[in-house]
Amino acid sequence: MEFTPIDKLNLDERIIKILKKKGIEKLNPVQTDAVNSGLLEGKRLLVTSPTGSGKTLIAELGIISHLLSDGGKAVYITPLKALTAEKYNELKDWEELGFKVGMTSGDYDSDDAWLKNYDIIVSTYEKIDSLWRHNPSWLSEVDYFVLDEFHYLNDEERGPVVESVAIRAKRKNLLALSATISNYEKIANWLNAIPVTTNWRPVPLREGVIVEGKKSYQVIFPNETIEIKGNDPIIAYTLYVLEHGGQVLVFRNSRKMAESTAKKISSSMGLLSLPDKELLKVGEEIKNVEDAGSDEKEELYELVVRGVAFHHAGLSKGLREIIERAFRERKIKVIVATPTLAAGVNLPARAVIIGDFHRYNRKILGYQEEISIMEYKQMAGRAGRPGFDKEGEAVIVVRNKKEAEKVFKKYILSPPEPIESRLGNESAFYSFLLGIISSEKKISEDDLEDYAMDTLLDKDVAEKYVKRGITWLRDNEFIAGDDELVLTKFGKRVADLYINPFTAKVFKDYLTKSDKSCNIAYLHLVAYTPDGPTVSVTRSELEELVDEAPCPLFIEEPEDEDEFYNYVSALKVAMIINDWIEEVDEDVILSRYGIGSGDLRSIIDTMDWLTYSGYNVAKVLDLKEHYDVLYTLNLRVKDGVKEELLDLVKIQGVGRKRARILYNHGIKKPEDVVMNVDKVKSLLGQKIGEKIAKEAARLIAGNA
DNA sequence: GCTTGCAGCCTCTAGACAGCATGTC
DNA sequence: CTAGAGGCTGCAAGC
Repeated sequence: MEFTPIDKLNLDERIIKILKKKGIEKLNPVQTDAVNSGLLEGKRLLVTSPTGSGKTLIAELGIISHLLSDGGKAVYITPLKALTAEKYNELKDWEELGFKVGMTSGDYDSDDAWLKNYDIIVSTYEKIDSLWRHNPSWLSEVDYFVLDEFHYLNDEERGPVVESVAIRAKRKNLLALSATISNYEKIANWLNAIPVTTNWRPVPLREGVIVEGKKSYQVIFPNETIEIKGNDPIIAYTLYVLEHGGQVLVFRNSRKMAESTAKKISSSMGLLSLPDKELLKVGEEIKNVEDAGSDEKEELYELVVRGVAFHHAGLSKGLREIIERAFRERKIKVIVATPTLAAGVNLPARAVIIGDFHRYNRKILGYQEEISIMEYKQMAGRAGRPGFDKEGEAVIVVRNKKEAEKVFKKYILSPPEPIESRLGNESAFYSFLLGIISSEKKISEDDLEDYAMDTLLDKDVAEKYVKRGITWLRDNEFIAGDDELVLTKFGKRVADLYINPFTAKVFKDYLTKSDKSCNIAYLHLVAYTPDGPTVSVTRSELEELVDEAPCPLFIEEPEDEDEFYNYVSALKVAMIINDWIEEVDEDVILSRYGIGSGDLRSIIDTMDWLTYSGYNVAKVLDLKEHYDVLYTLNLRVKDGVKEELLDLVKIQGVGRKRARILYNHGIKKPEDVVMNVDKVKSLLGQKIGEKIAKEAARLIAGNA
């Protein structure tokens, strides 16, 4: 455990200058280890260490010393868009050396985004995987890959993409960063990298359990037991930490419980929760957020002015950001969250309370599984704010002494489980093959098999999947050719759209054999694909929904119970989106379907992408009868409008609400806006009216 | 006859990635 | 296959 002053390292002067500017005088033990293992000489490393141990700086040093000595380009890959933005901002500091930093992810591209102009590009795994399929020329200039949060390899859904990207990065140079994993030697070996592993944390972490004792609760740490009074372990411990001046992050396993725990805490806080000026300001911000539903704003407001908040993916992005910032600024004292906050941007607290170590598993009815050690470590790792807390505390709530012992042994004393390949299923593996063929343009079966042998799968499993995959892709007309495999036009389109081949097959099979139908039928088909959004359907909705389908659907009602549920869930998505494009008020949609604004947003985004994809698949298959419907549908889904507003929403700054106002007052096209600027101003306000008139003029000029 | 209390049954359950077009010597 | 909270119903005791 040693710290190394940066002057003692063999660092380029320019690097030292910037480090000092960032306020970094010495490297911490993890960073020192990485440097001693050859980081600056371009050695391939797999660094595994706890969250918050300063891995980002390792990546920065790796990238910069690589660019300084070898030129070329570097890519920094993260699993989350939020992390991509965060790393982008940190890497910006290095632009002083003359390197340009850009970023690209699904919803954001660097403003003057032509990526070939950048030296360092920050992105997500999926986006890089997708880019590889298009194979832009600049991508071949990239010879240094940082694979951040590499333990996502173990994630059932996202893992296959991480692995695909790693397989290609392996053929160049890479630096992989991961949370602590137990089989790091095996993974390092696979990556052909040197393992660097430590448990060092900037703020020490104390892990324990909370058990109900005779008259009070006991918080048991390895060498100390604290007695606290109260009726509820979470509330009691939260109050205890608050009284000692710390902030608390509580994790619950459902949104409902996150909300009710937040309420209970706030009503037990007494004098600890007097609203102050700062909190009232945060409250005002919440009231004024534009992207949220009114119910969720109201509920959150009541809590936030008392210094408490709940946080989950049902909340709008704007709302979540306000809460996170206010917590970081130490205004909000307690956040009760679902696992959203376990990964993602750094949001530490003095104490973390893990309220549940079980989680409902939707695949197996009535079965509640224990969360993985890795997940526990991610949550516990949020404890301890550098600079504020001497020590972080993480406690798990258990019911009795027997459970306490078990939990202590499993979560606190054991290393996280090993990570392993998630490519071992048809859907993931066939996508992987499709992606490789797409970027290679043409490839022999032997070479394709070489790629498969590069996966983390056992050789015989990989071999089985290549053989089956090639046959399947050929049978379904994604690929053609004998000596050299190439993508068909259909296959290439599917690869570029980045949809799952099974999604494409659903489009192809049903659209080919069916006649035109109504919007709901198309939306249902789109939602029913494996890439479609999933929503939960309550029992009462289930009966209603089936009767409600207004026209013949493309998919017949499945016999199988699970499939039937998917069928109904897709129908619910279709109804939601149908309301959206019929301009039903957002608050009405939210309460009608029991979803949050964050849910609605993500359903819309996914359906936008998939209606676009459906249109393109229909187009490439020349299914004339269907593609015009899907085309219009996609435009309407994007903005949530009826067809008559499509001209207006093309104007930058005009969404479904403004477009409707304008239209109802006789302004129906961009030209009308330009001709009636005064009227537009009186309808939408001076400032906005003016801006929109300008945009409308620009739009017309652009079209001409 | 109406209210209140409570046992027991029923219902429900986390998160978040991807297309496109974009600019210009 | 290893759950638990909250809502709802219906029955019985209490007034």
